[in-house]
Amino acid sequence: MTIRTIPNFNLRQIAQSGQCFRIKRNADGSCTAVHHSACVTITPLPDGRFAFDCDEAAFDTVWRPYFDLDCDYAAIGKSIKKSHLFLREAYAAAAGIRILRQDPWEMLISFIISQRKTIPAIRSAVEYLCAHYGAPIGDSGIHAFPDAATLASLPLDALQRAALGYRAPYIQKTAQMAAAQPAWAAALAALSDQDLKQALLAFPGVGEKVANCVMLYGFHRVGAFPRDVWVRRIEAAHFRGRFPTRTYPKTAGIMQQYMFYYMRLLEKKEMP
DNA sequence: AACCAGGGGTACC
DNA sequence: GGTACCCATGGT
Repeated sequence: MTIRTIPNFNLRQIAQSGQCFRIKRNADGSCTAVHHSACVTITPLPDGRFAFDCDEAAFDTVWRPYFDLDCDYAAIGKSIKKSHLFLREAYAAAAGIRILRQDPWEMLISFIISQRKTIPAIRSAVEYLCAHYGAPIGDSGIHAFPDAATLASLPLDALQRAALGYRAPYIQKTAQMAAAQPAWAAALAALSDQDLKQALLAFPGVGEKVANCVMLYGFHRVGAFPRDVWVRRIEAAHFRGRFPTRTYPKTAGIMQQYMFYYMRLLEKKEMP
């Protein structure tokens, strides 16, 4: 057990922020997260601290980086311009969100799946793939995200059972490309933002929006600004059609996350 | 039950 | 470089 005081950390907000499709909320108020072949259950304590059911070594090597706990998100909140009223409101409602450092491969597949799907539908598709093709993690009943070689070996009709629809060929081809270059993620991590985006666009099923999501959530390029239907709505209603990403060159993606969560909260798009 | 979903590929212009 | 149109299927 590892217990910590963590500012700007709200698991319910993170679980509902749409950046991660596998955090589960448990009946006792705790949440369970998965990363690679590890999982952890985090319980908010009455005194405001958080209890991680892992030892100090796992906390330091896996979960502290995964939850981006060394980043000062309060400073990011303070950097918001006073004139950006909607963003200020969003931060006030979403200050517990952090940008998780998730696995690039998992993000690539998850966000190819995400196109023209609701978040609950994305969750169930991702969970199907994990439950059927991911390695079990101890006796937790939880499975890791399936690796590229595994997905690459699946026939299309097996993928279709995950309700991938017309995306199944995208997933299959992308998995075959990734499996053919096992070090692709490490190679892409060394690229500039611009070159990284071009490299991601080479995968079938990856366009501008998905590339930005993989950059932001899988490669922690927090300047990347994914523009989806919700963000476009926000821009139309509150930013004269376009959010000034140039004002936040290093944190636009984090601002996007605050506003995405807040807009969906306003529209009562809560999810379990 | 009709509607729309954290879009992308393609065919045009 | 921009725009219409199609794509399967789940959740509400």
